[in-house]
Amino acid sequence: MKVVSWNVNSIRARLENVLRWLDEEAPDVVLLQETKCIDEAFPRDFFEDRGYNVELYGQKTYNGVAILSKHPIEDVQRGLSNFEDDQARYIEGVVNGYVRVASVYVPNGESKESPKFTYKMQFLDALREYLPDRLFTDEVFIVGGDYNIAPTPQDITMEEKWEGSVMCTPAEREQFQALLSSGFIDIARKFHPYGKEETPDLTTWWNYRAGAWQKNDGLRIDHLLVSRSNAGMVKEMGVHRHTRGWEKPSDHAPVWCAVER
DNA sequence: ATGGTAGGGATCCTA
Repeated sequence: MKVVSWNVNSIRARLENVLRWLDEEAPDVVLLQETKCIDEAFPRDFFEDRGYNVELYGQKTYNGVAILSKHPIEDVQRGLSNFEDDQARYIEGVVNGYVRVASVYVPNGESKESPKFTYKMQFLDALREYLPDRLFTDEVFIVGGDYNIAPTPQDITMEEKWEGSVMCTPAEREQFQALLSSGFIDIARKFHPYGKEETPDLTTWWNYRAGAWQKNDGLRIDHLLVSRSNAGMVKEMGVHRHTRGWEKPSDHAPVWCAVER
C-alpha cells in the first residue's frame, strides 16, 4: 500500500493538479492538509469516481484535513479529544484492518514572538499526549502531515538564512523529538539517515515568494511519523517533488511511503 | 533588502 501526505493549499484551487497526481501515482491512502473548505464544498465526487472513500474535517477559509482511501475508512476521529480547538487540524482513521492513519496540520506559529507560536506549542503538547493512546500492537500507525518543523539544520537547503526562525527553533525541534520519543520514528530518516554522503534532498516545502523553488530554498517540514513497534512494515519512502514544478502548484510536495504487512 | 506570492473571500487574514 502506498500512503501519502500532501498539504495542497486549497483542494478546490488544486483539484486539477491533485487528480493528475492521483492518476499518475495511484496511491492507496492520501492524507490531505489545508483543504480550506467546509465539508459540503469539498469536491468529493471527483475522488469517489476514482474509487476513493472520503472522510473530511474541514472548515471555512483556513485549515481543513481529509483522508482519501481505496479501502473503507473505519474508527474515524476528528480533532484531538484532549484539546479544545476551533481549528480543523486533525483527522484519524483505520484502513485495510491494520493501518491506522492520521492527517495533521500543525499550526505555523508565524514567529517566535507571536501568540500563534504559543498556540503551536499547545497543539504539539496535546498531540504528544494524544498519540501514544492510539498505538495498538496489531496496527501500524502513520501520522502524516505538515508539522511546520524542520527537525535539524540538515533539513534546510539554505541553513544560514532559516536557522533560528519559526519552524527552525530549538523549542519546536524539542517538540518534534518528544513526539518521536513517545513511540514514533521519522520514516524519512530511517531510509535516508542524517550525515550520509548520498542522502537525497528530501525538501517538501518551498515558499511561493521570491523564487524559492527556482533557487531550491526550502525546508523538510512535512513528515510521516510511523509507530516504532511496527515500523518494519514500511519498506520505502520518497517525496514527489516534481509536482512543485507544475503550473499552479501547491507550495508543498507530497511525501509518500510503501507499507506491507 | 524586512520584500516577495498565493488562496479565500472580503477590501484583510493566514501562510
